[in-house]
Amino acid sequence: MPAPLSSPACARALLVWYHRKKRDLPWRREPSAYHTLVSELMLQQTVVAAVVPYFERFTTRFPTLQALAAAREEDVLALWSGLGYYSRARHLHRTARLVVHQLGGALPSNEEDLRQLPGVGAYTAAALAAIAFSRRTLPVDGNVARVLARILGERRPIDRPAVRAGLRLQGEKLVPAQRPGDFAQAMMELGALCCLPRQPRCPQCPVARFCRARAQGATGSIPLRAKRPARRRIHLACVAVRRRGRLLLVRRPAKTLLAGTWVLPLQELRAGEAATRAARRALAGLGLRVEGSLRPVGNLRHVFTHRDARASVFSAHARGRIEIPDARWVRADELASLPLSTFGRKMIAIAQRVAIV
DNA sequence: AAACCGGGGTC
DNA sequence: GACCCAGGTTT
Repeated sequence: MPAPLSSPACARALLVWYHRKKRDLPWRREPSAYHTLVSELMLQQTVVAAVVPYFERFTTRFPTLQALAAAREEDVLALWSGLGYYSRARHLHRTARLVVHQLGGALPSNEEDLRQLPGVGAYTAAALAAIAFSRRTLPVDGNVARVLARILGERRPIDRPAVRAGLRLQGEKLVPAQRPGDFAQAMMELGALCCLPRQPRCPQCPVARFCRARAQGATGSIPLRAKRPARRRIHLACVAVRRRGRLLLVRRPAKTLLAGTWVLPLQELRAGEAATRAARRALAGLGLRVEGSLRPVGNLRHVFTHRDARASVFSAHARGRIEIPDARWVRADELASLPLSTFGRKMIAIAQRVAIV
């Protein structure tokens, strides 16, 4: 039988381990509420290693909430280029403006008010309340859910909302009155360094003696996750059009894939449609007429969480005036300051290989 | 409850 | 290639 969880010994053992083993992360150096906010938004569904360089660049460019509020959205998105889930950047920017212009410049300090901010859901509100404002609450992310499921011996799928809620309810009982923020980070750190998804390192775990999954020899089957649907395959055609050394780019509309980022003009192939025809539609939608033939210049594949995208890239000459505002002719040296996705970069890289005619 | 929204680390 | 990650919003 595992040791009883009700004793404060579990939290104490975890905190001792945390202070000895915690990683030196940039947002732990000057743990202001602003730095916590930026890091939490960046870390949503994103591994720590991927976030570190983005956090450094972002907070250097926007050192304060006020500086961020004063920035253009385009510049905020540009610093997010390649990190993914671009709505997070817009939400962070909107939150900064809302706090500076309507809340007097200070973030709310309680969970309920934090929850009202754009991009701040149940997890992030709890994380900010605990870490930045020392509130006794427990943010339950993927790591913490796994740790709790194992400690508590939860055998139902942890990605179900009702199960997640139960884990949180039980988990909050473990939070000590002192240093709830360290406890939250310690739970996450345990999940990241010790209570690993596939091969947990139980011999070095500070709370192994409290763990039901460990006692039952079930760390391999806990946690359980519901099956996720297969990703759908989509075929796209995109076109590189140049004028006077500039490349034509369009901005993805709001509420679509890669919203707000710049890509080559593109269209999804309809059932049975040839790629060249879809490519012509992409330009016709901008008010351009293709002159001569489309030249195939490459193919690329890009896998998203829910889409497996394959794209054919063409080059073409086109006449006519652009009819929509979210399109522009871009010089090569302007690319660095534009919000681009990794997918967009791949297409542009292929387009750049084509000789300028 | 389920779908949508990126990208990459890691085994 | 599969799995997972300091999730939120919309439907």
